[in-house]
Amino acid sequence: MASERATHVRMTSTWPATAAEAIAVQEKLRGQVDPSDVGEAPRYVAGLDVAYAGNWAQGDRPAADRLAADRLAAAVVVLDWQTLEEVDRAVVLGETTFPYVPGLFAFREVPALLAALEQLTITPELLVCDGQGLAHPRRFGLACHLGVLTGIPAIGAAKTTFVGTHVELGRERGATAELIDSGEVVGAAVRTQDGVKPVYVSVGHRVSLPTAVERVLHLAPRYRLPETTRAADHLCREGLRDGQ
DNA sequence: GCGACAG
DNA sequence: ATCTTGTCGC
Repeated sequence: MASERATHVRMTSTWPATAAEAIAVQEKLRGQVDPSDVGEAPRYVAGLDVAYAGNWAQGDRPAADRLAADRLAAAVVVLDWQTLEEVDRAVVLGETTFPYVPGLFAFREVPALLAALEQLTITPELLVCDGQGLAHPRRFGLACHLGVLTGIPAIGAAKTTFVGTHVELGRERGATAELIDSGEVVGAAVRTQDGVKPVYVSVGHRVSLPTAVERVLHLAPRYRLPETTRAADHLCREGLRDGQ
């Protein structure tokens, strides 16, 4: 019970309160990102996602320096890399402590996701995040943030792009195209199923881009999104629905 | 200056 | 992210 309380205390004391402070945190931590492969193929892979109770359309929040207080449910689901069967799960209910600001998205979800990760019995060797990694204005998206803070290899698998453009890619599963921003390769557009819209993959921490793409394709054998993402999405919505 | 803008 | 019905396709 001590651990559950501790996470809530930490997210209110050490967390940035303004956009300027948050950007400073990103600038400070970005140098810690390791974009190379560390370790072998994972045995356990985690999918992470957050669901919100509020209804804040983009633009509804004028200032970044104002606290939002949406109810949320953060979920982490651990799957066996080989069978894609679930081996562990955790859900944490709470409130956001930061408004949604493009580029500062991680500050909305990281505290709750870290709390959920602490509830796990099995430690995952790869975090598949619902958002960008290096494909970010300051090269420090959610996947980089979670990777650096936990030390666990992480990748970003987003449904849409944030920064960067790419040429058209083949229509078949497995087709890819470099995501380029300001002349830099920041990620890849990946077709995970024939004819579906691509998934945007980028490095989070301790995993190279080619490996990140391989991981996503392995985790998405049947649907557009990785099974990890799908499982976490289902779990956080369920947690929000019948949570306290 | 004017839009665009992960979830 | 969230609000939302039926509907086309495998």
